[in-house]
Amino acid sequence: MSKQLQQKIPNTDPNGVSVIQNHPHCSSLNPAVAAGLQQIPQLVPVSPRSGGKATPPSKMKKTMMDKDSDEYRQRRERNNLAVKKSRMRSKQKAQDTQQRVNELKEENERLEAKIKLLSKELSVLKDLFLEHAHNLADNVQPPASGGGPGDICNNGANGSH
Amino acid sequence: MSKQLQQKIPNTDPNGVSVIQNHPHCSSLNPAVAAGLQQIPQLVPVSPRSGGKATPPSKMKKTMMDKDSDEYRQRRERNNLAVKKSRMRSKQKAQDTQQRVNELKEENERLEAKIKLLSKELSVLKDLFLEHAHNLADNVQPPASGGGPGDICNNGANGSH
DNA sequence: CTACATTGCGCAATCG
DNA sequence: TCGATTGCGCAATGTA
Repeated sequence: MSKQLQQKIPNTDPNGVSVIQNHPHCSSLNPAVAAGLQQIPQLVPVSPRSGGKATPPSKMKKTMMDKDSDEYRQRRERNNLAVKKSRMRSKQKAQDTQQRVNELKEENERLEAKIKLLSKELSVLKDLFLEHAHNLADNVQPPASGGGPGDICNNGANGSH
Repeated sequence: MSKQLQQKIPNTDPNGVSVIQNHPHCSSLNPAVAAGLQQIPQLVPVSPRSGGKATPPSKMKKTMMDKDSDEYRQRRERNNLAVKKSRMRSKQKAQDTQQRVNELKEENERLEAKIKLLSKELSVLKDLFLEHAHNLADNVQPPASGGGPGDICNNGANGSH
């Protein structure tokens, strides 16, 4: 899950034994045949079309698509390309998503830290308030000189609650 | 991405025209042959092994692996299954990751909201302090006792930084 | 070496 | 008509 080194020259196989399902000469490759469902030989109606080009799927698809056709080969190649591209993008996206997760996690931690900090600050201030209130209540005459004020300023640090 | 309904009975194809590359009868399917790199016919040395089982890749792989072999077919089937499983898990994982992103995004918003709230609270308290300090200062008692306490307590103020 | 897991790739069906 | 997606099978390779 993170190793990816493979380099092949498209269309060529390292072994020579490629996966290429080209079998252009394998006349009968349809399982239907094997199943005994023979029906149509390799007769191609040329294509009832205006342009003498080549019409792959015009009416009867399920028959055979002449694999020998240049048309066919070309379309296959184009599709293979598209597939490759699509898959690359797909993987890229997955990767990006994963990274997004990491980023969000980081940011989350940062935010939580900040919250912690703010909470502490708040807590300190509140304590200060309470203390002050007590002082006022306890004696009308604050620490004229009795080193009182100092305490009040005892902010954070121990901040204990 | 979000549509996914397809049900097939494994091993069977809706069209009957399957992708199944079974061509058990396509004797020559090796591109090497087409390339003129012929070398070994379809002679299977049976397997120079003790157990008369069936040794798929024992020494000469690049030759042909008789597709007719039951061995082969069985292994293929098992692999196909494994592949399917692996891919399912892969997709599942991707989906989970995506969801994780959403969850994290939500939490992030929550945290930010909280931060905003805390900040506001802090700000209010600080203002209160300042006000109080002013009162003390403006008022009558500046001497020994008064004077500083208020200001002094004004610690970091914005604290940021 | 065997069994399963991953991965790149090509094919065909289908979608847009 | 044509590129983009998707499910599927094959074979090479990785891993246990």
